[in-house]
Amino acid sequence: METQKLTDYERKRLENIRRNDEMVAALKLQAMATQLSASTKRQSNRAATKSYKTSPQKKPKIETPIVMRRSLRTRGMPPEAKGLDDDLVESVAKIHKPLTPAKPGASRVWGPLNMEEAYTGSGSDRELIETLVGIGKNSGVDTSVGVEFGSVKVCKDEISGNLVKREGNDGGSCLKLSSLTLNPENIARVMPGRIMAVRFLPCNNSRMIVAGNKLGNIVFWNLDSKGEGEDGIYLYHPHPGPISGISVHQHCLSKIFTSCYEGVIRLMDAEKEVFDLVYSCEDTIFSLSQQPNNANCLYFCEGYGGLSIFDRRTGNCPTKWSLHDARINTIDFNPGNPNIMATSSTDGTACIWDLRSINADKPKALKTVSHKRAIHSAYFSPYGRSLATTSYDDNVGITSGVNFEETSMIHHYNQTGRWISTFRAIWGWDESYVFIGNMKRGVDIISPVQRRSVFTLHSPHMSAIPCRFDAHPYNVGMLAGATSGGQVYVWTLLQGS
DNA sequence: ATGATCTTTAGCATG
DNA sequence: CATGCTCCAAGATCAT
Repeated sequence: METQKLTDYERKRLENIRRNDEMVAALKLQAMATQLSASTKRQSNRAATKSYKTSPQKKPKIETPIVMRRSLRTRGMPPEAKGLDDDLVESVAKIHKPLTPAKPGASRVWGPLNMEEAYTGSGSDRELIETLVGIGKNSGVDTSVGVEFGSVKVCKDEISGNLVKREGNDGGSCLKLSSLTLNPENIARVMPGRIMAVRFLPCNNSRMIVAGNKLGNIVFWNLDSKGEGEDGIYLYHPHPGPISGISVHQHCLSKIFTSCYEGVIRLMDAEKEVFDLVYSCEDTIFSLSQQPNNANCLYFCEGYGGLSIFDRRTGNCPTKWSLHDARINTIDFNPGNPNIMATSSTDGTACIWDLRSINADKPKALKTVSHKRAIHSAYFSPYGRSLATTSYDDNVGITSGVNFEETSMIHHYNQTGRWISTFRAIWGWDESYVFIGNMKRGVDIISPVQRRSVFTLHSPHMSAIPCRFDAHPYNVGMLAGATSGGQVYVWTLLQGS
């Protein structure tokens, strides 16, 4: 039954892949073209917000295969005369030719991919690798597994101890919103295309950003790098398609997991200098997450509504649940209890689960939050008391109470359209505020207690809509926002406040 | 019910 | 500054 279904999916997909062989090969070219174009990267300095330089000759070569590919795959048929006419087909054929004899289908490397091979920059990435290895060493618990939940909690409290009030008093954060500033030197166009995920390395003495885009690139931006050559920006191309998730475990900083729509999860290991292949499947992987107390298990959405748990120690997926009727957009764990998991889905529901008591046949959620439209995120607050959901129905939902029994809906315009990545409200450094982009090139700061937007970050330096965010876990006030044009903005707390 | 097609939309490159 | 291209989101509408 289930397996039959799977084989159907697989067959269909394999067939598509076969038909798309040329396109896949062309994607290899994309990687190469990106490499080539990356040589121009150095021309744009960090503060330049206007253009990500790509050489004009290569541009069509990069773009064309994507168009073809999508068209074939989405419709399951050869390109029609309408938009994809002979010019394009020809150009693909031309590009395709020299590549085929060498390595057919080489764009999908089913094994470890050296960082060197994946690196698209022209300068050296040595500084980055050394930095990452150094950070990993400092974290000290690189190999440890199953860190007790208690330490997580302590850690969270420590984070907020300095600048943000510690407990109770949910409405009274010490974070001065008016002190959040966007300094031009903290703006960079770090990669081409649309950024789908952005993350700070969870390290208290570094300011390192990792981001992934729709083209399968992963970029590192070291804001502390005074490096002359590369501006602290290092671009890789480890995946053939959109990056759906980035996960860096707080106790395992030199190892970075990335997932991709093409059904692949890789682990970038700075010490081994590879993007290791961790997992691959024939279904789309829409989201990726890890429990805060376990660096060895990966939780990810596989296909439509499926949640898989992969254990690196055994190398297989002991668990596959069908939790939703449509794609799961986010997976998050309660910082106060890592057995409590929240999923958000395009099926219009966000669910809170207890991992210890999920019935594989009939999974029953502890709590279901319903929206009228697709839900794009569901994140627990830093102390795990509330859940923030963001939906296409133009609401940010705040669900709280001892059993998450109360939900209040706060209106927020979330019609991002097709070209902007969907909005996802994230929590700041305590339970006081939630941050979410708006369509007017600003960042709305919502107070769950006041049930309204209480502040909006604006800046003349923001030339695009920030749609994906991350808050630096150790650095209060440091907020990264990423755009659909490859830019990253990093707000910081004004000195002396 | 299920599937195919259409529409919306912002950012960036180009000339 | 106008125009064209992007083209794996999601809901609405139309078709089977």
